[in-house]
Amino acid sequence: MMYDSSALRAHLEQVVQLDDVAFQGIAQHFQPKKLRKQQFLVSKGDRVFNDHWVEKGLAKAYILDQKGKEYILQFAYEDWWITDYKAYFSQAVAEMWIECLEPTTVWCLSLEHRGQVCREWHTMANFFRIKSNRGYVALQQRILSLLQDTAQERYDKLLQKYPTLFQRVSKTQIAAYLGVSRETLSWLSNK
Amino acid sequence: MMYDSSALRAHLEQVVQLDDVAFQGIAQHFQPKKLRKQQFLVSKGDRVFNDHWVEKGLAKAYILDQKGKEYILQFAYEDWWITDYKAYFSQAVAEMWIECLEPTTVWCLSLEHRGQVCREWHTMANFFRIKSNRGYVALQQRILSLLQDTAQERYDKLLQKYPTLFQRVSKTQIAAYLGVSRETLSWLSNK
DNA sequence: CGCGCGATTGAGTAATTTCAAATCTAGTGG
DNA sequence: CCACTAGATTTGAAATTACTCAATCGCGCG
Repeated sequence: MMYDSSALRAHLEQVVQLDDVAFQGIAQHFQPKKLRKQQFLVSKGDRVFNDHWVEKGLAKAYILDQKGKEYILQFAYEDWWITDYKAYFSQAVAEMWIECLEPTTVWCLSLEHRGQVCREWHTMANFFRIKSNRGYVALQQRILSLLQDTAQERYDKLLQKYPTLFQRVSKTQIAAYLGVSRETLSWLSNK
Repeated sequence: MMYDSSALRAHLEQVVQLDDVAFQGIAQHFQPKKLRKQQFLVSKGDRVFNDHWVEKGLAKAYILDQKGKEYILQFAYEDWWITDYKAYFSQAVAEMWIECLEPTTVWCLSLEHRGQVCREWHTMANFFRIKSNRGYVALQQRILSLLQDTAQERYDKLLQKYPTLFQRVSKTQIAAYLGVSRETLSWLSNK
């Protein structure tokens, strides 16, 4: 089966410039993968081999506490990257689950291939550096939001920033991301 | 005035290996700076030129809300890095304050010099890549802790992980980092 | 039509905050 | 060495916020 990697190219080119030759070489290091709804990209306890760029679909990274309550670390839809980064970078076993909430197409990049791609193409090292820096800043902002904002404010900001997310995931999931109970979220969303 | 850069070298060598020649070259890109207690490394509204590695001392990065309530994003003592990364990477003005809580010695690295150092020494690019990845993971863990843990658990974990911090900063500051009021923290710390 | 999941609603409870006052502590100057 | 002061910490009461638990509602799908 043939996969079209043009969306991946467009994604990379949002950050760095690539010519045809370079992209051909780069794309070879990625492995496309299709998953059905409710399939797992990463399972707790399993080795994590890949980082994943989402071409199409939607996934969530989460942990469960003793009582089975879910805490969502991250959503990832079109153009986002997702994996258990702690396990990925240290080549260890996952401490979280990453599950598809829709039929999802991802492009997998192993740590090995990531290293090769960065060594071969200087621009790809730049790509990941820039992405990593932005990601760090985004996490800092989320921490400040968790410290500073009320549940209501966090809800409003998320709705404003990612309105499409609310059409794709249940409110229960939004609640697990914002750190409030679904009942409280229900109350908040009715103003 | 002469500065001894051997502590900086030791810090870098915790992550990558360097020979004398390389370190000599690398160190030239850093600018040492001494600050007194209550001086600012970064002031809200000012351009952020440097990232800072703390050789000695202690600083905090924080924001204030309308009522003047403080939220601490990060502490940094010996061997930590601190700046307003959003402003630093985008060469914009700071959205937070970074203030010394003790007499502090830092080594400053401008974005320009950071680029040069990474281009000249491949190992330094690796250093920052590895640091950045670890930092990202650490922020994810803090987010999960804010979502999942009670104030009591966050307090206990911080005390366990950074016991020396509690001897160097006031409880009010710890509270502003954990996201609880100082009264609640006082209650928590008395079991 | 009935099942099942998600969302909503309400009551009671637990945790945390705010506000105010009292207490403690470290550093200063007499 | 002591008294004084500013800042930090603790304590308590009242108010708020969010949580849990349970029941109900709404809707899509077989």
